[in-house]
Amino acid sequence: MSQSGAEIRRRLQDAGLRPTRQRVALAELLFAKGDRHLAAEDLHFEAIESGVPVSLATVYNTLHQFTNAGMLRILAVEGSRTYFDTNTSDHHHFYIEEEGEVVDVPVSGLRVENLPEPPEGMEVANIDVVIRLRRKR
Amino acid sequence: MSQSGAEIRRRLQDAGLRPTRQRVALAELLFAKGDRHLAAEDLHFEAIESGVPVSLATVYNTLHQFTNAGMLRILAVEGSRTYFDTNTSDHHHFYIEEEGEVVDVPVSGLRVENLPEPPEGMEVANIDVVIRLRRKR
DNA sequence: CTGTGTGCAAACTCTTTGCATAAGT
DNA sequence: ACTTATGCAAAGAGTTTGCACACAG
Repeated sequence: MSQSGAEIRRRLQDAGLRPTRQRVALAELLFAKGDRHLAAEDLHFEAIESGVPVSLATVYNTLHQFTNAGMLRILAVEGSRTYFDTNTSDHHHFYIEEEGEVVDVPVSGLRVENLPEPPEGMEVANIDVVIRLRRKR
Repeated sequence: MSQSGAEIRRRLQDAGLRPTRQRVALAELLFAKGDRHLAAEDLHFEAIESGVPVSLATVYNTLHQFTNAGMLRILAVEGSRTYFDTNTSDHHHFYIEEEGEVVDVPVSGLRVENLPEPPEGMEVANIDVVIRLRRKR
């Protein structure tokens, strides 16, 4: 799932985004390691850590640009933090409240059956299943 | 599903919450009209509107107390706002992004099949299915 | 009376925005 | 050069907290 710099630059251009230093660097962090779920702050931290001095505001802007371009999906899992998911295809999540951690549900399993009709004039945009976990006592 | 004042007072006491003016009033607003999904601000507005001068802080406190008492559930649907759901039993939701509106999925239908094993030492707390809707084009 | 609840305003967290500077094509 | 992106700091939204006063038991 990892992508070369050139590939990333092309992807950005196809999305109408100029491949700036920051965007390329952030895209590399996001897409180099397979599926990831992270908050803006997490990515900001990683960027700084790996020597790319982006501002947090730019990380937010960039994440939203990527989301609009269909490269990311927003994950509504918890009230305060917004998580971004690098896997834009249909899949579902475990959420561990104590650690604020999101884990993919293995695709093999879970299926949503017997989907009801949406109300008049509406269509399904997507379905999010969040399985909240707690530590066994 | 509507409840008398006395019934509400008893429910609060059973939960270890003193049935104060504000708590009784808020509980009546919450539970008088069947299943509801609302944000703290919505409830605050309704309270003021119906002549109960609670502060927003008290609404938040009260909503969390009710949640801890199992009378409400928190609904993770969208990044910014926290929705509280008066229906604490297992059921799922439509979410209409444009209007920030949450609607119950008729219980009859949808079922989640083939639930995968949670990771080691974890158990399922609950499952939230959010069906995001958009207007048909 | 005693202790818990409430209101207010201030603090906090996460996120967005405005504007001058910097970088991409 | 011309245009779009970035950084910073400040503003915004939603939520939480601390402390003095009010109320329930």
